This record gives sequence, structure tokens and C-alpha cells, in this order.
Amino acid sequence: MNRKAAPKRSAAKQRRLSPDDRRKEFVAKATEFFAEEGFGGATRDLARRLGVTQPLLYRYFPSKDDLIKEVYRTVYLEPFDTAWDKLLTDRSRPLRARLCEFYGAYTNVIFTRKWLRIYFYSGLKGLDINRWYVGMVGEKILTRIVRECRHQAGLPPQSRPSAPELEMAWVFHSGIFYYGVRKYIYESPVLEDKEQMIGNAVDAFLAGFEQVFAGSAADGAQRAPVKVMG
Amino acid sequence: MNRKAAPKRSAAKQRRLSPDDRRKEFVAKATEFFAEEGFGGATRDLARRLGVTQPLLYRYFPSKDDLIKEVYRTVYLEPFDTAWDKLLTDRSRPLRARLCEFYGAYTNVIFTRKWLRIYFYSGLKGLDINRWYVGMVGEKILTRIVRECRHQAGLPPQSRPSAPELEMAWVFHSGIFYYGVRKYIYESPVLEDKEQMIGNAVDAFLAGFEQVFAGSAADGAQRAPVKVMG
DNA sequence: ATAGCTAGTGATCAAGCGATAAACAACAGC
DNA sequence: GCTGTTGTTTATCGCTTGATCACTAGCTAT
Repeated sequence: MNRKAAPKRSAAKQRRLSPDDRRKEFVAKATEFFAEEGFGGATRDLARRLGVTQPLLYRYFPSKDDLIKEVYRTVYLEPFDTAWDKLLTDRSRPLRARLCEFYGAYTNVIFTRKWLRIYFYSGLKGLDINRWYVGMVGEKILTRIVRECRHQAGLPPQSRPSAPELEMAWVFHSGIFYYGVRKYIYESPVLEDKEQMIGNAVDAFLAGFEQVFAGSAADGAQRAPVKVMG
Repeated sequence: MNRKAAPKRSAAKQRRLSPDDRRKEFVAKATEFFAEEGFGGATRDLARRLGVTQPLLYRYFPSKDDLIKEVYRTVYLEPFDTAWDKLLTDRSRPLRARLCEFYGAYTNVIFTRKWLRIYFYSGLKGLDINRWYVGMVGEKILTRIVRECRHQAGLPPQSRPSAPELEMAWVFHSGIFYYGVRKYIYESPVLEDKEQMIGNAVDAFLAGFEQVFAGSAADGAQRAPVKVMG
């Protein structure tokens, strides 16, 4: 029953891919297609891009919406089998290095035109999967980052970060995230050196976190009274 | 024959607005409509929402695209007659206060569901007006912020900020911006106190800027060698 | 080869789209 | 009142959309 990689025959006009490969090819190209055109893109245009006729899509997917759902699934779930958790919580390494490495790896995955555009299209649609993703970032990533920051700042451990702490992590995270948006969606010029951008953002975040939540102000001249309570 | 609800001169059913008011009403409601539905929204649905018939739209706008262009214009240009320039560069006040006040005012304008959604829809379309806006933020806002930061840090003045400086300002700005995205597009829970979020972001930015570009590290334990050159 | 299954195609449908033109209704000036 | 002008609707056109169905072409097992 293994039929994959069998379609030798004519080099120019080979058709009849294995059903599974065909399906994967459809989803992959549909992802690129919808990333560019938005989900309003026509199935006929997608089919043309695939080199097949439009009704064929309906042999593999019951409806356009079902195809779109599979696109979501691959885009959102595919990249997350990595071991980022352990990376962030490995206290044998300096926190700054951990954050830099984590965001280097994280942005390597999501900083693509395809990913970012699908992300925003689905976000504007108010889709559940987008909400799920945002929630996951907060719980799986930012909550841990705050915990590590508190540890480094010598603050007592908490089961959950306070709202202002989490918000500060969000602002930090979003600042980095938006670098990709500017580069791949707005196609606006950005600092070429991504690692430097991350390094500086991490420095600012760590310095700011300590200053705001641990009160280790060096100057004290210009700061306003810290408003920490949540 | 049957036309809905007897359009005689009943008091409740006044029509015939002044042409100019009609037009403005159309653009205003179209903005809300397209903000929700995206620019793929049907003109018939928009007309229904306006309480008029669809062909009437074409008396006021030559085409759907022309209507959309007017929507862009009002959304992008309307809010910018304020005196934010002077606010940012008024060196008689502490920089922290200026930044907090500026971002308070700025976010008061753009942190609406309507504005943010139109912004992203046009951004995904790759529209010129969106590029123009991003460029304006960089030149009119962030360039000045960097200049003020350099001044406060005791660094010599420059005609234009370096790429890393500008990038750091972008990351800062984007972090604040994304607070609105999370709140009004993702409708995700955020820190209720916007002013506090801004204050903390400003603190982190100012501390980070000095640390990275002026080298005023207080601890020196965990920092990596600063990579400043652009 | 050939029978049988299935990937793939051509033709087509019903609904919805943006847009147009002609008929109608409201108002202004006389 | 009447009449010309203009805002508004009814009816409709041409096109595109997602989806379906009958049919053809290609592969596998016998």
C-alpha cells in the first residue's frame, strides 16, 4: 500500500500524487495563498496556483471553511514542539542569555510573512484559535519570564504574576513581536541585526523590571513614584 | 408596489438629509462597518445598516473603492491636528512626564476598535497610506523621542538617530501600541490601568536606553557586552 | 488485458457581488 | 398650484463566488 514516491512515468506531466501528499500540498499552498490574499481569496485562484481545477479541492475538503481551518491548524500548532520551557527556566544560565536565546528561537519561527499574515487575518476574524494562542503566550511564556525576573530581582516567589508584572512582560514581548510585523507585513525598514534588537529589548526590560518592581533606582532624579500594586 | 412602511410624511420618517451631512454620515458608518467586516463587506449590507438602499451609495461615491479611500482618509488623517510635537520637545518638563503624557494622549486617539481594525486591514492590504503612517511615526515621533533621550543621557546631539536607537524606540512604541491591539482586537484581558502600563513602559525604556547607549550600568553583573554601533 | 476503483475534469447551478439605468418621490422657486 | 431639479428606490445586468454532478483518465489487482 505504500505508494509514495512512485510517480515516475513522464517527467513533464506527472499527476496522480498520493492522496496524503496531495492533501498536504494543498494545505501548504493554501496557507501561502490565503496569507497573501486573505481568506476572501477565491478557490478558483487557489486551484490555478496549484495547477489543478477548482472542483478537485472539494474532493479533499468538504468546504472552503474546512480548508481554512486546516490552514489555521498547521500555522498555529506546527511550530510548537520545541523545548522552550526548559530553556527559559534553566537557572544555571544568566537570565539575559536565556531570554535572548528564547526570543531568537521564537522569532525564527514566527517571523515569516506567512505566519504573521495568517495570524492577523485570523485575529481580525476574532477566531477562537487566536484567543487560545494569546492565552498560551501569556501563560506558557510570559508567566515564566516574570517568575524568572522575580527570582533574579530577589523578590519572593508567587504562584501567579501580578497584573502589572504580566503587563510589563506583555509590553516587552509585543515590542519584539512588532519588529516582525514591521518587517514582514509593513515591509518597512528595520534594524538589520535582529539579535541586537532582541538584546537591547531584553536589557531594557530587565532594567525596567528591576527598577519598577524591586525599586533599585540608581538615579532617583526623574522617576515618578512607582505604582506597583495590582 | 409595496414599499416598506408607507413613506408618507409621518413624523418619525424624515428623510432627505442635506447632501453634505448625508455624505458624512455614510463615511462615518462605512468606517464602522468596514472596521467590523473588513473591506470585503458587501455594499448591500452597509446600505441596510444605513437604512437606505444600495444604489444610493453610488450617487455619493463613484465606486466602492472610492468610498473605502475616504474611510482611510478620515481614519488616518482625522486625529492628527494636535500639538504633540511641542509636547515632546518641551525641555522645561521631565522627559518621563512628557512621554507619559504624550502616550496617554496618543493612545486616547488610536485605542479604539474602529481605528485599530481599519489600520490592520489596510496594513494587510499593503496600502500606501499605511506605509506613510508608519514612516510618519518613525520620523515625527520616534526620532524626536530619541533626540530627547540622548539629551537627557548627556549624549551629543545628532541630526538623525542611529539605527539601533531608532529600533529601540520602535520596540518601546510597539509595546505600548500592542496593548491596544490586545485589548480591542483580541479582546483579551489587559491591565486595566492604562496609565500605569505606560508609566512602566516608559520607565523601562528610559532605563534601558541609558544602560544600552550611555553605559550607565548599575549592576554590571549580568549584562552582556553592549553592541551599539549601527 | 481488463475490471474496478478513485483521482481529476468540464459543465453548470444558485447565490451574491458591484454597478447601472429608468422610474419615482420630495423639495425649491415660481 | 405647477415645474424643473435632485435625492431615492425598483429592477436588473454581468460577473464572480462556493459548491455539485456526471463524466473521463489514470492507477492497481487480478
